[in-house]
Amino acid sequence: MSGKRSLIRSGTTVDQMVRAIGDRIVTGYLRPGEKLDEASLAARFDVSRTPVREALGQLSAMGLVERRPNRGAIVAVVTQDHLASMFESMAELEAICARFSAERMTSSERRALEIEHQASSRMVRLGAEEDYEYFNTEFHSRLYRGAHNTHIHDLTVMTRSRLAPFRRAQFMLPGRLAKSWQEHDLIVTAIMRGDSVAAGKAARDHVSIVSEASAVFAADDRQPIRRDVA
Amino acid sequence: MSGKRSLIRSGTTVDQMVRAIGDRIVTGYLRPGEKLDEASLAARFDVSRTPVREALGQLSAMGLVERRPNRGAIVAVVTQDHLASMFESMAELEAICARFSAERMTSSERRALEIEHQASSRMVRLGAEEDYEYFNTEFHSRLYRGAHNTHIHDLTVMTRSRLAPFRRAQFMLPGRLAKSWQEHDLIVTAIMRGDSVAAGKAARDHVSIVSEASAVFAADDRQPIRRDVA
DNA sequence: AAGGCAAAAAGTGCATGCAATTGCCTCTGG
DNA sequence: CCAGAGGCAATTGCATGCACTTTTTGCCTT
Repeated sequence: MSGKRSLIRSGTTVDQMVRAIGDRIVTGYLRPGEKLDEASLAARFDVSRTPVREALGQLSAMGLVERRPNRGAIVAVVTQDHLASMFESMAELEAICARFSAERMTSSERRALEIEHQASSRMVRLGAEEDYEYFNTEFHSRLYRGAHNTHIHDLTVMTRSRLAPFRRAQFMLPGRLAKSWQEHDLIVTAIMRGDSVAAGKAARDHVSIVSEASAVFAADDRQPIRRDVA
Repeated sequence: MSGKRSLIRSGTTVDQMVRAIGDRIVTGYLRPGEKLDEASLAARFDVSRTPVREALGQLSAMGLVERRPNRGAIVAVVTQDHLASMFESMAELEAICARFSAERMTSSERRALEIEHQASSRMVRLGAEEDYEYFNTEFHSRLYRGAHNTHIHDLTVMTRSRLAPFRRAQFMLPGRLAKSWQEHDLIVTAIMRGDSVAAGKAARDHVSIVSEASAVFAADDRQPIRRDVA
């Protein structure tokens, strides 16, 4: 979880499988409820079933996959209730990160946050959604790191990745880009002032709004899944 | 495998191994840094290495075990920094749970919380540390469940179990029992009033105090480990 | 006596094989 | 035509085996 090999390409086959399968889940390529057949996955990635099984076990420990004994694994199905609880948690976690960031960010962290944030305004003007998404991710990462608390960082990143499939469509709402930027701006301003209460509130509100935007799309994802594994 | 698994119920061999090894880590029987040899564990539990490997992988995904590629697994070593960050996170998580509990607990949940809490005062008078610990665990569980948010519940339980090895000694401090009860009392009172702000603050303070008490003991655990696997 | 190197030992990583379980399909009796 | 039993194919769970990596040991050199 707080593994250091985040960017490094992993050594073992199992790690690669965890990332490969995990990515496909997080990016929505594999949809909730979809069956994860050991043999097919093994064939697809040209390894034996053993590393696939280990990977599925780890993904199950992370909550991305559900395993029914003797009945195979499926991409974790997220109920509306659970989804709501994750979004609510996310709001609280981000609030904590923002609050701590307001109190603890070093001056260079603050500077970097502000600069990146200002840079992202260009993407808003251009309506460059892909590019804005990059800045957006970076922005939130800076908040998590700025909290100077590795455990909160890990919990937040984990929760965020679990929500990723449900957040992807959010920027398709018209005007969402500009609104997101303004919300970020509130957070940045509060952090620069060292106003931890305001920063926390702004961050919580930001996520809450995203959550409402996403709920709409989550509702679509109801149809059963039938798709090639890779 | 020769013998049927009859002693422990539930699930596959891997699940049993995860619980068996996880318990030994969480209860402090296996100490941080201790080497987890696949063959020894397999022999100890009379299974092959395969389920042991899977279990170690899952425990590693949970953060209880550290795995170095080709170099074996050890019980996760927790630095002072990381420990502090976990305690701080725990305080925030409990605060959230208490806050939500104050807002959302049903009346029967509130009643049960109050009754159990009052019952535990008996243990304090008797100085029954073991029994109080049971009530204490139950008390916190009620808080987590009372938040009516499964994800926060999961995060909190997970964090709590990771902190378990470092919390065990806390009640050995003289007068800690009575103090703990009074802190619980503040939380309960606030929840009964529906005062979410006060409940959150009381819960945060409660954990903070435990954290300080535990830090003392954590410092002892420095010596390198040499102990039989089971 | 200390250091370095090579071979052996130990231990991990993955593939394969087989037993056990599940799910499906068919067949039969009502 | 339907319900249930029985059997078969597909799939999972675990054990075992082998290749590869790391660690240790013991010998040789300086």
